[in-house]
Amino acid sequence: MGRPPCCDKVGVKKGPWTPEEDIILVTYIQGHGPGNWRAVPTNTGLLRCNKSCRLRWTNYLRPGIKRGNFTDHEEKLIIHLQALLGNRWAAIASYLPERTDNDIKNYWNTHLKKKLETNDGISSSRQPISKGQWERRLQTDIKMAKQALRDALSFEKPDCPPELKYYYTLANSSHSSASSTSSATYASSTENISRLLEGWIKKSPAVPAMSRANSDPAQHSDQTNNLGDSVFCIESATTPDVSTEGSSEVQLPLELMETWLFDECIGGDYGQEIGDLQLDEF
DNA sequence: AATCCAAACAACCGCCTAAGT
DNA sequence: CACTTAGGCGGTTGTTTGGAT
Repeated sequence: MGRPPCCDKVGVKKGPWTPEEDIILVTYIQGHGPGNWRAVPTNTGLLRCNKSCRLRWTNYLRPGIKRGNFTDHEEKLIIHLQALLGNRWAAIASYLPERTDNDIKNYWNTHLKKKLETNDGISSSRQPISKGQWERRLQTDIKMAKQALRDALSFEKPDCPPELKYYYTLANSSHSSASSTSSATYASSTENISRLLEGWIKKSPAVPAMSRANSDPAQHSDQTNNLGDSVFCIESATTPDVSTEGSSEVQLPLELMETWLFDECIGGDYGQEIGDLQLDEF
């Protein structure tokens, strides 16, 4: 039968996005939320294929994305996750919520792959993974995903940090009544895009203030910087499906995950230890 | 200053899967 | 159950950028 093209090839613009297009897309998503990408080009007048719109949003315009140099910490995490999961960039990205799969993939292909090829210190120290070990790792991955999902669904717990509750509430309300609250949910996207488009636009588009946000523009940058503290929550608010992929929106499992990964090269039977002991305690 | 080349990264392409009809 | 479609994913390509000559 053959799959039809996702969009008409005629009249579809390709190549780099312009700031104007970015603003149109962000403005639209602020009002309607991400999703129904097929309708986006029609409703916005963008001469872009719906896939292109989605990719532009998820890889560049989406709130909470950290750009720029990868830290050593992130680098190590990627190396270990790649060894564990292979080229499943989306899965790897779920452990680094501030980074996109595309970003990680690019970084791997341009930096880490070569680094590992030339630096025997890392690659040769890793023993080949036996089938049994690999299966245990996979099981562990599934456990992690399940736990992350459970945690994400239990933000009502008394010990849940206020920040988590706030974003969880925000996420829920945006799903239940998109028209009234979506602007709040995507307010951070305006901050994001205003940073991205810095120098092109004098003022960021007017957006209703987030309930916790101070309207003082002088504090704008501080709020933007503080996003990093709650980025997991923002992610869950905008892309709730991510949690099913094993994203650790909750700090604790992520930290344990990192400990687990970094301890892996030191410990012997890593899979056994992690799968049977530590993670079972979650 | 001009040219070349490699690195970096944004974006595209095609395949796959889940959900809807 | 078969088919369609939207969305997600990984591989690849094209463009830009910066450094070397």
